[in-house]
Amino acid sequence: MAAAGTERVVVGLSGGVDSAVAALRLIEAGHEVHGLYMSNWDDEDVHCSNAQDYQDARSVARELGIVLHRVSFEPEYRERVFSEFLDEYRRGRTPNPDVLCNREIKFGVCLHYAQRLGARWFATGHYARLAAADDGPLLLRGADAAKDQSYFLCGVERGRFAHVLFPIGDLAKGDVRARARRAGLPVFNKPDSTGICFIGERPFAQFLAAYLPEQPGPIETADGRRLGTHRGLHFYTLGQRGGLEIGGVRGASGDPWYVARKNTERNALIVVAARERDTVTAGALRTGAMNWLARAPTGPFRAAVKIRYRQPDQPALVTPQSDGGAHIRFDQPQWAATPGQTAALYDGDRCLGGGVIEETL
RNA sequence: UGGGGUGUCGCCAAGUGGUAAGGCAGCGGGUUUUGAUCCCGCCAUUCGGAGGUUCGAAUCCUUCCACCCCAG
Repeated sequence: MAAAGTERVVVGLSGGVDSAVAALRLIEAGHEVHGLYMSNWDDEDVHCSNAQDYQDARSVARELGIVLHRVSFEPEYRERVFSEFLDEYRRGRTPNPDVLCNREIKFGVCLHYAQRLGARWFATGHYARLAAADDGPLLLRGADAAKDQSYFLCGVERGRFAHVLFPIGDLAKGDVRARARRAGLPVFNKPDSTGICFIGERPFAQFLAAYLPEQPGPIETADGRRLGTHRGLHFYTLGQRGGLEIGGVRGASGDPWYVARKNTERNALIVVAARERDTVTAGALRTGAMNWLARAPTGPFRAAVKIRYRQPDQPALVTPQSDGGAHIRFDQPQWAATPGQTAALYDGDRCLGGGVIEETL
């Protein structure tokens, strides 16, 4: 946590335990704290859970004795996050809406909204840490390695972090719950939320099917053997196993099958058996414009690269490109590096930035 | 409608007289602020149908049915 004092802080209260403890710690540090409950999506399927989350946020605010503001960024979310999310799927890629949401909504329009509420700082319950350096804020992994969320934050414009606090970034999840319980916060035992932020937990393919058309085509092995029929390339992601509905294949190994790549020209989904996964790895990849959270590099450098949330970092050589993107060559070839997903770069605990994977090489 | 072969869970597939392996898929749950991956659990009283032999059959016999292959 950076500067303390009695400055006003607006903390995003989601109704969960993490943001509640974030608010608690800000109060303990002597800040003037306001809560802000934001909703970015509302339809029949999430209406009830939204209502419950709002009630939980209210309970937390009441218990802490702070003001709770409420705001909806539904139009902004649809325009800046959801539309791109769908466009990416239409292109056969696999976007990460939460990385986008953090950049555009939470640390974009919401941060500005907090500032209009008179806040010097905007705080959230993310498991990540911030530190100061001569050239600007540094984003660090959360202290709880199992909960670290810096990956989702690597797309946020660096300057935004100058106005941000992550009050629980130095805590372990268990500690957060213990503090919530001690403080009498009603959400101390509320289950962790998962699923796409704001869209929530629901059958994903079913959700997508409401927005994207069915476009059936063949499921094939690399050598052209047809094993089944897919519902549309956009309903699958590289590395996926479930949902292929490929049963036993005569003469095959009996291994499960995984999505290896997509052939958009032929609308074919190419799959590979488990034991042959290393035949479709990528030694390198190219990203779109990088969002640097460090001084923009001028030449190649080594970094640890995470190409999917909750996947171990992989050592690699990163070479900045003239178009603002990066060329990343892994020491070990990677399985299922997926266009649309984000590659986050690290140097130890420090997140150096991130970019969207454009293609594997 | 001649000869040969095959028929075991949605799929692949063990089992050749002793009371239905396993894998895949699927479903349920766990892990997880993406979609995945991963982990755990469930999943054929029944072996194409009908008879028969036997203490006992998916395994032997008879017959019917289906499909496949080779023949003219």
